[in-house]
Order: sequence, then structure tokens, then C-alpha cells
Amino acid sequence: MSIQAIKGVKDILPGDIAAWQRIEETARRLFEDFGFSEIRVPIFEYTDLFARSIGASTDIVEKEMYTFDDRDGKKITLRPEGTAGVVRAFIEHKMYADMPLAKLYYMGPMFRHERPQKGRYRQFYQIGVEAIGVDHPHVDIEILSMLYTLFSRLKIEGLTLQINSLGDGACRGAYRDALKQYLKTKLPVLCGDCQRRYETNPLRVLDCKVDAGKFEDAPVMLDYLCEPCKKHFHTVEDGLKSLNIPFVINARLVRGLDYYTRTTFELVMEHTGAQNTVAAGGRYDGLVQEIGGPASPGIGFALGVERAISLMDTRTIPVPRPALFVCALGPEAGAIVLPVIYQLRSSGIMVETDYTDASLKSKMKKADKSGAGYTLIIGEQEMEKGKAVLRNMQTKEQKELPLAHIELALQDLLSARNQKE
RNA sequence: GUGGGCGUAGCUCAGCUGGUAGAGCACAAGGUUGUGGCCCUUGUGGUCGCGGGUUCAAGCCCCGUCGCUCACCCCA
Repeated sequence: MSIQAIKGVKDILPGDIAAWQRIEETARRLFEDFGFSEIRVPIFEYTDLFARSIGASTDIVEKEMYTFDDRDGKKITLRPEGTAGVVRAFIEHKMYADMPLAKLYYMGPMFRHERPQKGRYRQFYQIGVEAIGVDHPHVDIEILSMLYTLFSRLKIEGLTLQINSLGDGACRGAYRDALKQYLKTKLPVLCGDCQRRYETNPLRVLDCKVDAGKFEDAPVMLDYLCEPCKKHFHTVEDGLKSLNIPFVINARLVRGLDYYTRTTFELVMEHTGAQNTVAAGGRYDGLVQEIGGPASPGIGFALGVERAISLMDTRTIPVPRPALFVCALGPEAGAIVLPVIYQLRSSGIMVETDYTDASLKSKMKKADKSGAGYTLIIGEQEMEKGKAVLRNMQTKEQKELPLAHIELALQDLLSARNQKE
């Protein structure tokens, strides 16, 4: 049997690429409008970076990373998410030194060894942004409004922005204790996973789908926020309202990575399969210090490109069409046409042709399929007359062009047409 | 890691209670045509995922295996 692609990875074929380019270009333009610059960081890092940032006891680190020994014995991991690498670069290049707020975006593949499923692959693509250096709530609003605008520019509807606050070091401990106290009484009726989470990560119990609905009366983090956190959260709320960005508060919203603090959010799609979070993120005020940098607050989000594309109406994305399709019949015609095609292409005109010995009927079919604006036909009759036939594929008008200076005639015609459009 | 569904032509799929394979689209040739589209005729193309077993006979039944897919878990 022939060799196949690795389980859980996907080829993005030419027929699908338009949607990818659309989403990448839209994001680039928008992020730059908001003053963000692109950063490209490696797709692998020392394993320790991810263990320290994401959290050693999270599922991602415990059982989903692609980790291997480098030839010198050091542990290397293919990045399972983007924030860790960007923060590492932020520290390594001392980006805090020359700008108070580093505003960065990135796009590229991430790797997690999970069981593949709709909207979940082992190599998947994320577009993410990070704003590091300032903890003002207006930074949160900038990030959230940018996320919101990205999806409206992509004309993706039916999404809900959910926000929550996880508090900070000053108040989360008290909440955790209160929650454990509460869960203790419920322990016997919880699913096996939640009984385990009670010890490892009690906040996640609230996010459980099996036990959903059992915690109506559970204490929520929002009630335990310390004054600074409360003020921060309310400012974010008010800011979103003043920008007319719709959102809902989801007090049960918990994130799977340990580094999040204060503002967290998810963009959730309705009426989709199980993987219904298309973008998510939050504040991570302790992360930079955790990795060994100076205390610098940060906030960011990442969106799943495959998931976003699944929501786009890809039929409306225009695909490039040749201005001219050349049908040459026989070797003599082929020889004449070769330099013509080259010259047109060199001067920036998209030209396609067919090199097979197929009949004119068949070649015309290909021309039609390509969506070309014009078709140039050179067969035996045309050779004898010293003229080629140029057909407008829409109006079906035909005209004869002298073979002697055909390149000039075509160039004039086609570039005039391009300008009109 | 756990569970369900599915693997037949390049694509989408039929295939009865077991009798050594079909359609549509696509592709190619021809006819018609105002040199292409619509229509008509013909043609190319399949180790029925792979390996065992039962049987006179397996695409179909049984066992194993690989792959895809959906869901749980987790996450973007």
C-alpha cells in the first residue's frame, strides 16, 4: 500500500486554498489597523517552556504533546499553542525595553496528539494575537473588539462572545476554597472525571458537560473577585457596551490552560458539532514572570482556522481566472504559441493553455471550465490563413488576429480589458 | 484512552435471500452546432481497504487488521 498522510493531519488542496488566503489576509489587514505587528516564532521549543507556561498537570502537557529527544539529548516539543513561544521571544529579545506595550500577531500550525474529530486535528492552524506590557482594561477591550471585528469582516454570523473573570492571585484562592467546600457535598453524584478534577483542578468541574446543570447554586468566581479585579471586569463590560459589541457573561467559563487570570473569553458557535469554540483567550498577568521575564501583564487570543473556515460561505470567495486560454492544435501551432504565452505571462496577464493532443472540442471545454475571459484558437485553417481566432467567452464575439504581430494585439486587448474591471 | 458508523471507478454512491461488478458526474472519441456549453452515440477506467476462514461459489457471512469518520474526553 502506498504511503498516506499521518493520522489527524490534512492536506489543504488548491480547491480549498481561497478560504485560507481570505482569512489570513483579512486578519493581517485588521490586526495592522489595530497596530499589531506580525511575529514568526519557531514551531518547536524546549519542552520545559510549555510545561511551565501551560501547566504541568494540564491534559495538553500530560498526554497531548509531540515531544522527542533532540540529537544532543535535549527534550524538544512541537508547539501545542502559540502564546508560550511568543512570550519566550518577548523576554529573550527584551521587547519590554523599547515599547511599553508589545502588540504581536502570528499564524501557523500547532500540534496536539489527540483523537481526530470534526474541527480537531493533530496539526491544526491558529491565528493569534498577544498584547504584553500593560494591564489597563482598555487593552482587554481593544483585543475583544478586534476579535469581534475580525468575524464581522469575514461575514461569519451566529457567534456568541462569552466573557468571565478568573480573578488573580489575591482572590482566586478564596474562591477555590469556597468551591471545594461546595463540591464536597456533591461529590457522590459527580461523574468519575469530576471526582478526579475535584482534587486536581476544581474550577474545571463547572465546565463539565456530563454534570452540566447540577451546579445552579454553586458559588461563582465573580462573587469572590477582589476590588481591583472587580473594577477591571466592570470596566471591560462597560467598554464593550460603549462599542456596541454584544456579549454575555458566562460565570461558568473556565479555561484549560493554567496561565489565565482575570478576563477570559470564548467565541462560541451555535448549531455546530462538539468542537464549538472557534476562538478563545484571556489575560495572563503572571505568565511572563513565570517563564523568567520581568513582571509584565499580557492578554491574547487564538482562533482555530479550520473551525472559522467551516463557518465561512466559501462559495462567494472569488478564485483567480485566466484572462486568456490558448487552444493550439498541432505541433506547428504549439510552437508559435509558446513565446506568446510566455510574453503575456511575463507582463502580468494570467494565461492558461492545454498541452495535450485533445480535440478542439475538448480544449474548448477546458477553456470554459477555467473561466477564461478570452480563448485564442490556432488550428490548421488558421495557420493557412495566417490568422488566429480570438473569442470573447461571454459575448461569443470572434475576431481574427494576424499571426505576424499577435503578441502586441493580444497585449493591447487584454490589458485594456483588465483596466476596465 | 473509550464508544458508534463507514471502506465498491478520479468524485458521489447503488449492488436483493451469497452466483466472479453497476449508475450519475468527470475524462476521451464521434455526431449535432455559428469551432466550446445543451443534447445523442460510443469508449477508457475497479486486487470491491488488506489478510485469513466458511462455501462448489464471497462485494455480501465469520474472525482479525489497517484506514476514514462522528461522539466522549480535552481544546482553538
